[in-house]
Order: sequence, then structure tokens, then C-alpha cells
Amino acid sequence: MASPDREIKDSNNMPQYNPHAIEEKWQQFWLKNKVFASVADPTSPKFYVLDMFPYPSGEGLHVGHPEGYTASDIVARYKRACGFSVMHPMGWDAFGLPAEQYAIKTDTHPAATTRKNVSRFRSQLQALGFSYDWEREINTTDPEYYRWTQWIFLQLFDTWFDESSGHGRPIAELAAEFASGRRAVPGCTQSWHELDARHQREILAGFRLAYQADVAVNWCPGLGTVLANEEVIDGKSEVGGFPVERRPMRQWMLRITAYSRRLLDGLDTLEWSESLKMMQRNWIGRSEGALVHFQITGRTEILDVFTTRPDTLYGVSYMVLAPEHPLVNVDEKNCIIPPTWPEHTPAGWKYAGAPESPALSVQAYQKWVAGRSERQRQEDTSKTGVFTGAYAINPVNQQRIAIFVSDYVLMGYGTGAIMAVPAHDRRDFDFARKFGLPMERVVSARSDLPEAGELPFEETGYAVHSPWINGLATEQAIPVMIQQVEERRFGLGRTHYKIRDWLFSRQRYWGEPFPLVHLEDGTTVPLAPEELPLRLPDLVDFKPTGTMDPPLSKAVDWAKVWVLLEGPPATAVARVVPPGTPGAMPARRELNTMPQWAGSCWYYLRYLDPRNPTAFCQPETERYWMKQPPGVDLYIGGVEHAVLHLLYSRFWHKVLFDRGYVSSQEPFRKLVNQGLILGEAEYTAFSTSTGDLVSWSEVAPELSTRTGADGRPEIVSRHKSTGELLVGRAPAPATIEKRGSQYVLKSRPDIEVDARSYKMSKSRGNVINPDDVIAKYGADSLRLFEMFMGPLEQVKPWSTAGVEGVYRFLHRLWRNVFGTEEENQPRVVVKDGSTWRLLAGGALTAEQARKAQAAADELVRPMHRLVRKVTQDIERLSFNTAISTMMEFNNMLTRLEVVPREAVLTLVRLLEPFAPHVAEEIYQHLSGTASVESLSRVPWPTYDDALCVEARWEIPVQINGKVSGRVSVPADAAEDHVLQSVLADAQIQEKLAGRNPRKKIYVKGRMVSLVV
RNA sequence: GCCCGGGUGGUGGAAUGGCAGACACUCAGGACUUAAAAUCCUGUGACCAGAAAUGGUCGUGCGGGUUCGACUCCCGCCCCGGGCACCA
Repeated sequence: MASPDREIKDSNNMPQYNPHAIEEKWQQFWLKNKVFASVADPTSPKFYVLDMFPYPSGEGLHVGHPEGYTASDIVARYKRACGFSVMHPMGWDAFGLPAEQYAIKTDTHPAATTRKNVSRFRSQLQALGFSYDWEREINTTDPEYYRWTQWIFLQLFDTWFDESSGHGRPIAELAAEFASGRRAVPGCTQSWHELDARHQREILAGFRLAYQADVAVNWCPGLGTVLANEEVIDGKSEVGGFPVERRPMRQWMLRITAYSRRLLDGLDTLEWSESLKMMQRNWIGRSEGALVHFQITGRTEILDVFTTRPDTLYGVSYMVLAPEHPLVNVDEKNCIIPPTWPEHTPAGWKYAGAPESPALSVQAYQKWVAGRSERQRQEDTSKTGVFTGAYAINPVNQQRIAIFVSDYVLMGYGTGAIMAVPAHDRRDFDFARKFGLPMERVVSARSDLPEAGELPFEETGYAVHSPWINGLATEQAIPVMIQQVEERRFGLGRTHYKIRDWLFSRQRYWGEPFPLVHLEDGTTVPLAPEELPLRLPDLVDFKPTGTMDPPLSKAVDWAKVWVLLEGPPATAVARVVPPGTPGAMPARRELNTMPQWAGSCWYYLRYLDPRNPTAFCQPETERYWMKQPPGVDLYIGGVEHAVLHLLYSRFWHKVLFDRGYVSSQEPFRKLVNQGLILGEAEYTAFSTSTGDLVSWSEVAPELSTRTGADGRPEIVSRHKSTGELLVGRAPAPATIEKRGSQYVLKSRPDIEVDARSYKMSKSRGNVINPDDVIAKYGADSLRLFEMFMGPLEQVKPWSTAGVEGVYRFLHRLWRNVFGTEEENQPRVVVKDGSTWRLLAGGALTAEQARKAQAAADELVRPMHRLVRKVTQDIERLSFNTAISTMMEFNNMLTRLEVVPREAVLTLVRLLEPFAPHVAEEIYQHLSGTASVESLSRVPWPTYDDALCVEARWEIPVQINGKVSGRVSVPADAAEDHVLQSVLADAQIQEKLAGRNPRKKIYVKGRMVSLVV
């Protein structure tokens, strides 16, 4: 391996630590020599360290990015040194809304802005010295990449979910089951062979994992697109915060619900944080209970409800349908609403504005509900509703119960209908109170009292007034009731999942086109794999149309194609041919594009074989990196992807697994979320409306933020005792000083100011740019500080003073090697045989040689401890404590006059994953020759546990739990011996004052405890 | 409301049953310097006593418990951060 030119040094010209000179040199060296190329070496174990690849925005990198990337880089470099074949790649997630919004804003083509942003991001990342294998760089917008995104989509399109095996299977196998008669053709009395191709394709379309459906979508006018449920927060778009409306549209959906159970159960096998798993569990939302059928009086329709508390069936006193429920759609044949009100219908059960008939009442109510926004519906939980005029029969006791419509029942959950048990559900209770409905207790808090526990009693207890289950505790009553329900055939045990199918199309330009065509017969046929990639047409005008039509509707010529179908008619694929080709039929392309998440669903697989033109990844390569241990070994990224990217890619991975393309059940075995980095601590001084200053201790703790008249942020609160409105503003830092433990105004030392950290944001002006930090302190210091701030997963505030601290550490290390200016010569010494000499050449005096030997002897045990601690800390991702340990060791070297080479060598080897440039530079110097291998190729040092402890221990002695002295004992001393010498100790004797310890405890190496 | 995570000096944090506050930041004092910066050394949880070395008391959100010994384990509460939420 070639080596960069060594700087010329001699004893009269000691170099200062200059991060810029050495960092650029080593970055070029690593890149030029492909030092970090990943090789699938079958003779060594693999380790896959993955970063969530960034969105190359126009803003450039912020300090949050290097946090996770440094952590993963440390692990990657460490694992390489331990002999693993390491995969550590980087790429760009460049399709999607933010890139397109930015392109529209700056009026440039998204391809151009993406190219520019990517090169900026790449050079910023390279300036941080990350050990990525840049040969594997990928970009989701590259047609050679998205051809495989499209290919995987075709696999989803080609897959149906076989409930009996719980796995996805090729659609051709389903067609074969229909053809052979092993499976009945749904909704159809004819046999498969009697159906024409169009009919067959339509039936198969209903089974595919990728399908089209008319659904009420989240339409976001502000963005001009629909959004997935996961992208809507509190009725607003996650990107941009625009309002979102419900609208029916025909859209592509992915059948993620088929995988609910496996997505949920798979979480148990993963080393993810409990909170992250919980978020996914909540999102998937498993609940167990029963589906119960209710007869509707005088009609044939059955009203199905899902309940998690079938044990309360005897307490059902009415039913409620969601306003959107099909059984109360007056335009439908099966509408259950009778033409007139039943006798004795209370006036309050009718809609006040339209009491004439049940249909008019329900319609008026539905109209009123439709006019309410998601927000209003969520915030106002007071109960509204109308009686439908229809009744159902409670199957357990044949009681006639009224059916209502109310918006407290959601169409999107369960069956869109509920059985109401007002005695044991707060919501039903409120509704029953308002509408004067009966209430019957069926659960008691105590087994010995039938009426224990205040209503509504929502907890578990003991069944009462319920003939089949009386006396049973809720936990037993539920399964018994389910058994009863099933035996009597009015219901089934059922597990319900909250998760909905994934809405997979977007009315945007900057995304992957769907690789399929729509035929004139109304069916949709996938493109043949050879047709991929289907390139995004190069539109000049890519802006939203202003209607619900996607931008690709402007690509008129692109969308119109002629195709030939190949293969069996039911599962035919399309080839695009020139117009007029014999047998060709006209077709049109899909105008929607895939959502941002498509490309990131599988990118970790493309890294493994990034330039393969014939497969998304060669199978042997995939097996090497993903099979043993299964999946990515460490995945680091932000928690904001908890239910989006991380759920979607798990789903795709499971489909690919079922289809035999990947060898692990889960893509990401271990995952860590780095904590948010907040801005530097800020001060806030509070004053009243008349300008009187108020001390922080007088300010009530409830704070809210607003933008002040001058455009700067203000904090609003109230006076703790007077309740007066107070406004907080940031005083100039120079006007603040510290008085004792408080920060106060210099001009008014009696006025305390608040000090805290806020999230970095452009509007607050507290954003730290990594480029600036590197310019001032170098990449090594930035890397070190980001890791030194605190535990990786924790939220923590930025501190420029803190960067100075690690910067000083590197300076001290440098001086320990190259000497201080006063010394004017390197301090490192080497032992040749039995003679110590200066590393740079030159003999030592007898006194210096003696000191060198003493230092070497003294450092043996600390060095072993150092290696052990740093090794263990990297293994548990406790980087801040690893750095502390290296600082301590370095401080130890600082006190020495001469420094044995062995000690520095060990230290820089351990430091290399954290601060690779300075470590490489020092290593090159220590090796004493210009042509050395990269330090990253030097194996990780080992340690000996026996040498990690001192030969003698200073052990504290407690008497009644209080430290009363200490004794020195040999490390290998037996308990008896230690206790003996403790009792013999003069100081202990004195403290004992003749009392006889009734209990003596020796914790080896830690503590002696005497109890008197 | 439900579910997670967390509360330790002026600040970031360390210690996961065994000497609380490692390592840093900040601040103060000293050395070097004509001076400053940089660097090096010393001190820096609070309170009390002492001229000082030093000694004592308290101290890990609050209250209880287990233990020879608790930041650490258990029970109850308070506060902060995050997620979900009329989810049947």
C-alpha cells in the first residue's frame, strides 16, 4: 500500500497539532487506496453496520447527522480491527416530497438540485472521515437503482397472501389452485376455465399484495398529493403541516395488513429499544376479542361488531354505527333505516333539525358530521348522535335494543359498529346518560358483592347477571363466553389489528413510476422485467397540476403506449412495442408515482451488490451478509422513522423472504436511535407588560413560545403568585453573569434568568453547522465531542466549550508524542533489546533510561485496563465513557518525562475509531518510517484480565455502613486473611472501641463491612 | 386517559447492590509572559468547625420498605420528555 508523504520533522521543528493538514491528507489516502472496501470474505465473520441514509436536502448536513454516523463508524472501524468483514455503506434517499418542494421553490429541475445536494452531502461526509466503502454509494433516483425498486414492486404485485400457511406465494400458484378446483373462485359460480382473461385478471387483482382500491384517502391540497396514514399527524401533513382532507380516490395499496401478525411477533426477536418496539406495537394495534353477529329486527342483514369484552354481552343495552357505516347509507338497498319512527321514539333521539323521519334525521346528522374536521372530532368528545329507528336483538338474552348512529364510533376501526355496554365503558356511559338509555351492570369489582365498583366500571372483575359466566373472573369469563358464542353460532373469537393497508401512490413527479400499464378492458398488467427500468419522463414542467391529476398527466406521449401481452392470460406481462406492431393493443401508463418510502424499503440490500445489472443482489452475496447472524448487525438512525420506514421495510423484507429472495426474517436485528442534539443553552429574562423585570424563581413553570413583534422568539408565562402575564426574551450574553449558583443580570443581580436548551431551528437561529466546527477544530474533535456529550440515545444540548475540551485532549496527546515547544524534542522512547533510546534517534542519559523503564513498568496494568474498558465500552455503545478512559490514560502520560512507545501505540490504536486522522498521523510517526500500512489495518489490541487489577488493593472498611478506615491487602488474599488484617488494624481497633463485630463481610476487592 | 423513557453538583455526564460526583465544561487561584492568548499546576456538591493540615454533618425528585450496605432492588407519589388516543 502506498503511503502519504511524511511531513518533514526534525528536533528543531516540532509540528503543532494542525487538524486540517492531516485530515485532508488521510481522507485522500483512504479514498485513493480503497482502504475501507468491503469484501465478502468467507473465512471471516461478517458485520453489517448501517446508517439511515440521508435525504440530501438543500440545507446541507446538520450536527445531528454526524452523531449517528460517528457512532456507526466507530463500530465499523472497531469490528474491522477485530477481524470481521465489515459492510459500512452510504447512499442517498433522494426521491420524495422535500426534494420536490425544494425544486419547486428554487425553480430548478429536481434532478439538478438532487445532483447538487448529493455532491455537497458527499463532500461534507467525506470531510468527517467516515470509513464508508464509497464504491457502494447508491442513489434511489438513479434509474439503475429504481429499476430494482420497480422490480420489487412487481414481486409484491405478483404475490398473494396464503392465510393457511401465513406466507406470501406467487400469484400463479393461486391461479393454479383456481384452475384445478382446489380453491373455489370467489363470488363466481363459473369454473376458472370458463372465465375470460379479463375476468381472471380482475379476480387475481383482488388477492395481490399490490392492488388498486377506491378508498377515502388523506388528500392534502397544500402538497397536491395523498398521504399515508403514517404521514398524517393530528390532521395535518407531517411534511409542511398542511391540512389534510378525507376524499374517495382510486389508489394503489399495499396489503401490509396481511403481515400484521408476523410484523408484530417479529418484534420479539429484535434488539430494538423497548419504546421503539412499543410504537410499532401500538401502530399495528393488536386486540383480542370476538366478532359477534346481531340480528336486525325485521331484516335479513346482520350487524357485526368487534368487542374485546365479550364477557359484557349481557350488559349490551343499545348499539351504535359509525355515520359512514354502509347499513345506514340511505342510497343503498341494504339500508336498515325504516321509513317511519317506531312508536314512542323520544324526541331527543331524533335530529333536531330534521325530526320528520329516521332517514332524514340520519342524513342530517351524517351531513353535520361530514362538515366537522378531524380535529374538531378529536377534540370535542361530548356525545352526539341519532336513533336509526332500527332495532337489533341481543343474541344472549333476545332483548330488543335500539341502533344509533354516532361519530364516537369510527368507521376505520373494527367493523365500524359497536355493542354498547354503558355500565362498563366510559364512552357508552356518557352516551347512554345523554339519550336516557338503560344500563345494566354485568361486572363487579368483588366476587362476594354483586354491586361493587362505581359505574362506569371499566376494570376487570367478576361477572354478574350473566347466566353463562356468573362468578367468573374477567380473564376466565372472556374465553368461556367466546366458546359459548362460537358453539351457539352467533360469533367467533377474533384478533383484530388496527393497522390499515399502505396507501402507496402519490400525485407527485419526483418518485418511481409504477411499472405497469392499464389496458382498455380495465385490467392492469405488469411490465415484463426486461422492460425495467421504466424511466421517469424528463418533464420541464413538473409542478403539481392544481387539480387532483398527477404531474405525469402532462407527459401525454409517455403515457400512451402499445403493448404485447406475454405468458398465460391471467398472469400476463406487458411488453411495450412500436404502434402498429401486429397483435399490439393500446394501453396507458400509471400516472401516479411511488411514495418516498419505496426506495428506502430495500436500500440496505442493494449496498451488498450495488452495480449488479441482472439482480437486485446476487443470492450468495445476500446470504453472506444477511444470514448469519441474521440481518443488519447494527442499524443507527433517528426515531422519527419508527412507524414509517422501519415498518415498511420490515414488510417488504418479509415478502422478499417469502418469495425466497432474502435469507433472514427481519432486516434490522439490532437498532439504535441516536438522541436529538439541542442548541446551545440559552438565557431568558422575564418582564411584565410594563417592563418590570421578574426573577425566574417567580415565573410559573408553564411556558409557551410565540414570535415577538421584532420577529424573535418570545416565551410567555405567568407570575407564580400574582398570575400577571410575563414575557421572556433573550438578553445579550454579555449582560449576564453568574452569582453563586444562579445566572443573573449584571445590571440587576437580584434578577435571575432562566437557562435551558431548545431544539435547533432556523427560526431560532441556534443551528450549528458542522462545516464551521470542522473549520475551527477539525473533524476529529467534532467526532469526539459528538460522542463525548453523553449516551448516544439521549437528548443533549450542544456546547461549543465542550468541543474545546476534546480539542485540548487531542493537543495534549499530540504533545505527549511530539513534545512541548519548551522540550523541543519528541518524548517517545523505544527499547532496543535492553537499551532505551529516543524514537527519533539519540541516546538517553542513565537517569532518563531509568525513568523510561519505570514508566514502562508502571503503565503495564493501566494499559490492560485501558484496552479492556475501551473494548467493552464500544461493544455496549458507551462511547462517552470510552473517551473518558482514554483521556485519563493520556493525562497519565502527560505527567511522564519520557513516554514508552508501546503506551502511545496502544492509545492511538484505541483512539482510531473515534478520531481516525490524528491516530493515523501519530501511528505513522511512531512507526518511524514513511511507508506504513494504515493504522486501521492494525489488529485490535488484546488484554489480560489478570493484568487489569493491581497486585495490592486498598480496601475501604465500613463499620455499620460508614467508611471508617482502609487497609491494603494482596489481591489474591483469602477472606479470612483480609478480615484478620482488618481487625488487627490500629485505626479500625480504635473505631471499634472494644466492640466485637457480630457480622463480618468481605466483598472481594471492593469492601469490608463490619456490623457491631 | 393509556403505554414507554427519564429525574445525580453551576453545566454535560460517571457509577446498575459495595468509597456518589470519574471524565469534561465553567469558575477561582497560581506558574510562564512586558502583557495577553495558549499551555501547565492547584482547587471547585452543600453546610458547619478550624489559622491551617484537617475533622464533622447532610446529600442522587418526594415518602416508605428490603439489606451489613441502596443513585442502583421493591411499594406509593410528584415532576419532565416521548408515543398513542372516542381503537370498541
